[in-house]
Amino acid sequence: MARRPTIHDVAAAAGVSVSAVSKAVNGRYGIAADTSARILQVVKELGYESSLVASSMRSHRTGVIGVLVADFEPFSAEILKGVGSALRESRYDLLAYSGSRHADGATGWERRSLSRLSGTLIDGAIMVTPTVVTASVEIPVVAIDPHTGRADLPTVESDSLGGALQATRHLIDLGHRRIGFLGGRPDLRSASLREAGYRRALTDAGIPFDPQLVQVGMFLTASSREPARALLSLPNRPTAIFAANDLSAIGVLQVAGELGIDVPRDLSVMGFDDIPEAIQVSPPLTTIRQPMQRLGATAAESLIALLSGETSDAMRIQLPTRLVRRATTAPPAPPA
Amino acid sequence: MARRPTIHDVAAAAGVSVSAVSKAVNGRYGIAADTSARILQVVKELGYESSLVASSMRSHRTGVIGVLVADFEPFSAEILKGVGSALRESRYDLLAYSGSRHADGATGWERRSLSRLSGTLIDGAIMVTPTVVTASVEIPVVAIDPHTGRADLPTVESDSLGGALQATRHLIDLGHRRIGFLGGRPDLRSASLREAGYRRALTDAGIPFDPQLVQVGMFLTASSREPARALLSLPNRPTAIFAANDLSAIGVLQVAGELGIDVPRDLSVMGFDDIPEAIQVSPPLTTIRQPMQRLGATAAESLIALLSGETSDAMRIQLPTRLVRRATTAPPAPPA
DNA sequence: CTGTTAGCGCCTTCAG
DNA sequence: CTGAAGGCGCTAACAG
Repeated sequence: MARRPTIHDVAAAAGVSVSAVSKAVNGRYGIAADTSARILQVVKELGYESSLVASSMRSHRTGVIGVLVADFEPFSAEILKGVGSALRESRYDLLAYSGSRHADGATGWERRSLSRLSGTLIDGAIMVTPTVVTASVEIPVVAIDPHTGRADLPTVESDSLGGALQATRHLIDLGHRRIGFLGGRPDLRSASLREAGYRRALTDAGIPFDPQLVQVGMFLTASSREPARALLSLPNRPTAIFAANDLSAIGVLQVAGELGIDVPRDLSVMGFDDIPEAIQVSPPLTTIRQPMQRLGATAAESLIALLSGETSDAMRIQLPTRLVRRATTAPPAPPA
Repeated sequence: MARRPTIHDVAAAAGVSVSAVSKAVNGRYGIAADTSARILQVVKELGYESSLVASSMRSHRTGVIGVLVADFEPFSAEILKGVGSALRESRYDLLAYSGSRHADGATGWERRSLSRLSGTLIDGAIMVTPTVVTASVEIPVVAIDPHTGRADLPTVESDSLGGALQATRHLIDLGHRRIGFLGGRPDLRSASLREAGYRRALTDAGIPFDPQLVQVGMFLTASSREPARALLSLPNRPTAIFAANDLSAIGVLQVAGELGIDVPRDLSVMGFDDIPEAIQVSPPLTTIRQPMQRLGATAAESLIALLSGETSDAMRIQLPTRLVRRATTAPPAPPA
C-alpha cells in the first residue's frame, strides 16, 4: 500500500520544480532537452503516472470518452463492445459508468451521471437508453436508443418500427391471430415504436386490436413475469406473444414453463434485440436482431466527429434490423 | 452547452456560503434544518450535482468501484455483467476503464490505469487479466485471472488446469491421437495451466508430446490465425485442436474454413471460456465453460469485503469449469 | 449554526 | 529556460 508518487515526488527526486516536471511529462515547450530527459528518467524509476482526476480538473480535457449506462446488462454490454472496437484505433480511453440506482429517483441516473462526470473526467459521452437528458451540458453527447419526445441530441438507434412489423408479420404468416404484446419502458422511443409496429401489422392483416392482449414489461426479465402471467392466464389466451425485447421474452419463456405451456407447440414467442442470451435459452429464441455492436461503434464514431469540431446537431442515424428464426415460433396448434 | 452549475452557483443563489451547501448536500451535522431545506431546494432548481472529480480529490473516497480492463472484449464484458449484478444491491457505483493501448508499452495498461485512477476516483479496483501489477497501491485490488508468478493480490480465477484436462480427455475419448494445442498469452497463469492440463492428459493417455503441435495464439482471434494455419498446414496435421480460449478457437474455425477443412468431420475444435460468441459461430463451438459472470460477482464481493476492512490478503478463489458439448467435436475421420 | 481558510494534485500564467 | 503563485470544484478543519 505504498503511496502513489505525485508530481511533487518526482520534482523532489529530480531536483527540479513541479512545473518543470509537468512540462516534461506533457511535452511542452520551455524546457531544456537534457533536463527533460533527466526528469523522464526519474518518472520512469518512480513509476509516476499523472492523476487523471487532478489533471482533468485543471485542464478540462482528458482524452477519455464516457459511456453512461443505467446498468451493465446484456444490451449495454454489447454496446460497450462496439464502442470499444471503434475506439481501439483512436487516441481516446474509454470509461463506462453506471451510477447507483439508489439515488433519489427525482433526477434520473442520466442527468446525475452526466453531471458528475462532465466538465471534467470525460470529453464526450455516449448515453445508452437515456430518458430525461436535455442538451444543456458542456460536452458533446450522443444518445443510443433514446427517450420519446423531441430529439435534441444526436441519436443512433435501430429500426424499431420496421423490426416490430417484421416480428408481428412473422407470427401472422405462421397463422397466428391472437397475438399478445409485452411492451417495454414507455418512456423510450423504441418501446412505443415497437408497439406501433405491432399494431400496424395487425391492422394490415385485418386483425382487430385487443387491448387485453397488451401488457408492459419494462424491458426486464423480472418485471416481465407478472404481465406475462396475466397474458397467459387469460380465458382465451394468445397463441403467440411478441415481447419488446429479449429479456422480456425470456420472462415469457420462464412463465410458460411454469404454467406447463409448451413453446413453441402451444405458444410462439418472439423477442427483440438478439442479445447473446437469446441463443442460450431453451428453446433458442426467435427474435429481431438489432446490430448492437454497430450501434455502439456508430455512436463512438459520431462522437469523435463531434469532438473534432464537426457540428451535426440534428444527426439521427437509424440502423436496420432483421428476423432471426430459431425455435420459439411455430404455427398455432390446431383447435382442440 | 450551458455551464454545469457548481457549488458556488448554488451558494450564491441560496445566499449562503459554499461550505453550507457542501454540508447540506452531504447531510453533515452543523447546519440548521430550514437552512438545509432551502439549500436543497436551490440545488434541485439548478440541477446541481457534485463533481465526482472534485469531491473525490478532496475526500479521497468516492463510493465507486473500478473495473480495469485491457479492452472491452467478450470475456471482460461477461465479467462486467457479473460485477454489475453483485454491485446492484450495494451502495457502490461501477466504473469500467480501458486505457488506450497506444501508451508506451513499457509500463502495461494495468499499472497506468490503476495509477491514474487510484488514490482518487475509485475506492477499490478489480483488474481483469493483469500481468505486471504489484500490490503497491493505495487501494484494495482484486485480480481476475492474473499473471504467472507469485500472487501478491487476492485472486479469483477458474480451474484452468482441470478444464484443460477435461477438454483434452474429451478429444482423446473421441479417439483423437494427434491433438494440437493453440496456447494463450504466456504471461497469464491461466494460459500456462491450460497447456499443463493438455500435456498431462496426453501423458495420462500414453500419447507422446509433440512440440510441433503446439503454437501460441495470444487469446485473440486475429493473432490465432497464423499459428492455426501453421498447425493445419503440417504434413501430418492434427485431427483435433484444443484452443486455449474461444476467441482462438474461432480463429481456428476461420482458417479451417479457408483451407477447406470440414469441422468436425476432418477436424475437431475445442475452445475454452464459453463466451456468448461461442454459440453464435457455425458450427457452434464445443468448449469448456468457465463461469465468467460469477468470477466478476465473486471478485466484487471480495472487494467489498476488503473495503469493509476485512484483511484477506492471501485469498485465492477458484471456480469450477465444465465441458459444454456442441458441434465442433467428433471422432476422427477413418484413415483414407 | 455559520462562514472563512486551507489545501487535494495538477497545469498554466507570469516573473525571474 | 526555469520556478513560484494561483486556481480547477470541493470538503474538512477551524474560527466566529
